[in-house]
Amino acid sequence: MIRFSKKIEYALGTLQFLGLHQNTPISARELSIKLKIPYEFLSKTLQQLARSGIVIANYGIKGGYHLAKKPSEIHFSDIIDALDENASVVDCVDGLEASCERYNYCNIKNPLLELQSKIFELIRSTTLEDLLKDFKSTKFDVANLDC
Amino acid sequence: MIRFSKKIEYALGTLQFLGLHQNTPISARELSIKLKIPYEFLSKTLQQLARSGIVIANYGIKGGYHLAKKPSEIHFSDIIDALDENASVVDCVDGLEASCERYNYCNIKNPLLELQSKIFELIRSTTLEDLLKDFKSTKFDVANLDC
DNA sequence: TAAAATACGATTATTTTAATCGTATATTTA
DNA sequence: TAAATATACGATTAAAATAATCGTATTTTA
Repeated sequence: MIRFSKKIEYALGTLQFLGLHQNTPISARELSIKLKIPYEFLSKTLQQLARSGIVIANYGIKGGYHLAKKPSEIHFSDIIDALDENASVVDCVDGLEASCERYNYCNIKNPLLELQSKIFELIRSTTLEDLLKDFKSTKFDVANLDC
Repeated sequence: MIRFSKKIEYALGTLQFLGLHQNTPISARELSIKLKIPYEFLSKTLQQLARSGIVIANYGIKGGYHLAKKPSEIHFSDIIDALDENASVVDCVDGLEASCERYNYCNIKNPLLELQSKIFELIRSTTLEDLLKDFKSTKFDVANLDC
């Protein structure tokens, strides 16, 4: 299995939403309701994104989160890093023997490293802008997303 | 997180080994010892590969497994399919509403589908040959792999 | 015909991921 | 300036996915 976690999925949907409302901060509570994401979980995810400078947190009664950068400057790889998610296809590709007890009996490292580099490049070159640009072409529940 | 499961990792190492010994069938037992992979687990994995026509099983006292095709004809995507592993970056990309309760509130499907297609293409275009061709350049425990 | 192999359903263990809980802290605005 | 509304975050629990194991049946060949 090779897939994005729910956390990444939530982050992408949330950042897309923030990208559609770049002027006003939106609270974690509102985001969790609009996007049907468990509040506590989303809240933590937003904190991680804030720590990494992807979004900015505004405290207070009219607070919330807004994007810290232009969508074109937010790479998927940044998001994955911010969430402490590992994107390596297998553990041993980092060259650390400790990563796998079979390290000395297994020889798929180098070829897989090549494949991984290509996947990384794809992930790096995809940005939040890609989640926004052809937005209108998607099936979209306008009422729920309030735009 | 976006990574290959242990099962895929085991399958790749095993197929690489079989690719280095294409003339003689090698038993699941021997493979499990040489590659330090739990026997029962590997055994099942090999059965799946056999059902999908990637390897051929030979019963009997001098039986074992050998590749059913040339390494260049064994695509990583075939292997992933054979092992019933899902390679979609998120569930909803298949267009099935049932795949996610948030289906109607979330609009990351189409853009992610694009990214996924590119990842699929990478996985499809990588073959067992890629695990074999620059084999000698890898750090390789010759004694253990008996070649 | 016995040894050595594959076949496979079922179960258990482990790990990872996801969700929740509780409490503390910061900011704004009425 | 105090109350309301936010964020911050460690700790715990729940759920799901992955990995490993067990037991038994079947097939082939030396």
